[in-house]
Amino acid sequence: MSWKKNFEVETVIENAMDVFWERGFESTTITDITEATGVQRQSLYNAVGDKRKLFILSLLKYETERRQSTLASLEALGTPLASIQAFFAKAVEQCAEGADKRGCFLVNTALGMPSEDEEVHQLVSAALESTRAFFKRLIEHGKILGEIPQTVDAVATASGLLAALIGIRVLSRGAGDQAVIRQAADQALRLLT
Amino acid sequence: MSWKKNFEVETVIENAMDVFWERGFESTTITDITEATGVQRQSLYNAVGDKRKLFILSLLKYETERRQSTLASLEALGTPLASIQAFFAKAVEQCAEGADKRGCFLVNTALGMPSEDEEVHQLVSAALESTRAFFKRLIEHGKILGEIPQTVDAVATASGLLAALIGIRVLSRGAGDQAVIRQAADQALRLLT
DNA sequence: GCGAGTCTTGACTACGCAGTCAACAGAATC
DNA sequence: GATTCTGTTGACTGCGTAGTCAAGACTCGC
Repeated sequence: MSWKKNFEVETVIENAMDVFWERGFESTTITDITEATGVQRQSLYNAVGDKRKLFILSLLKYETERRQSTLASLEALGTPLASIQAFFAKAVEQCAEGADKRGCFLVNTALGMPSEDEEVHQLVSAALESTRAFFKRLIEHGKILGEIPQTVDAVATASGLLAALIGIRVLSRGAGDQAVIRQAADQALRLLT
Repeated sequence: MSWKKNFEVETVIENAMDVFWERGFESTTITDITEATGVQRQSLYNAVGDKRKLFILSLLKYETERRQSTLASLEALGTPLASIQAFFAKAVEQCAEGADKRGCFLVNTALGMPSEDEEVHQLVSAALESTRAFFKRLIEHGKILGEIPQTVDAVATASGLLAALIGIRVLSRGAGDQAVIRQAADQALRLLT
């Protein structure tokens, strides 16, 4: 037969994700990715496919292994209110001094992709919608537990939290200082009182 | 001497702004701009300069003629609270059925530009900071007039409004449906109660 | 050890892009 | 009308890019 690949496809996608996340689709070249992964061009094309396919796989990997798993672990951690608080605390923390300043891959993509690409658009929209549903579910649960007031409208407040979160993610990409971001997170949580 | 240009530089920048706003810096080609403006390549280079310069001029034009003038006219329109409400109403309205879906040029740029460009970065940061200061000023004024409760922290709430606004702008770029955006705006205004 | 099949390597192709050049056109001054 | 200066025009250049090709390297079954 043949010999085996000397790289793991999952690792390649992981590394490609870092590059796309940092620089966006347009500004990333295949050469950037071969350098980041140590995998040759042709091997990349053989094993994965073209640039757009690699991008979509990166996006999917982020969606399932970062966003979904983060949400799940936060939800398992404590009460609904505590989960939401921890979620925003984490977002704030990620733009701390010396941190990545990468923001959120999905939010970056929401603005950075040409709107013609329907598949990417659907993927991003679905992820945002899922985050909104996450907020809604936790708020409803928190109301049942009595830690969130009955006067809070779960649906509307979930939308408010989503917008605030996206704003924080944009600001943490380098456009806002940390104090502003922390304040924005605090204010978002005020919606739950 | 010579003959005169058969186009206005300001008009060219206005048209270029539309293209950059819609497609971002990277995805816009000089040819896109010559087609949008009807001005030949060399005339463009003679009259304005290279692509980056044209982009910065577009950004400045947006900043002064759209953002600043919108803020000023809203502020002059009514009471502080009404101005803020009108501001968010306008943001919601801009993503109505059949509308542009362009979002905000500055917010788009905050995510779309490679972070290396210090001049663009400064420009965007300053504009966002100025919007935050606008909110802060109006909140303080509203508190003096008694239409905003004394319990509202002007500085922190201004940051909250800014993040919410940015989130709304991102969502209106096509990633969120209109109901979500309206709810997000309503929730942002709840911070003023 | 040999053949068959797969992965690797680096050169190659085609294309689109930003920016330039040089010839040309037209108006103002004399 | 000649000169001069400035805007216009379309072809051109050089470069970086995505994606391909074909020859070589290596492993495994026989």
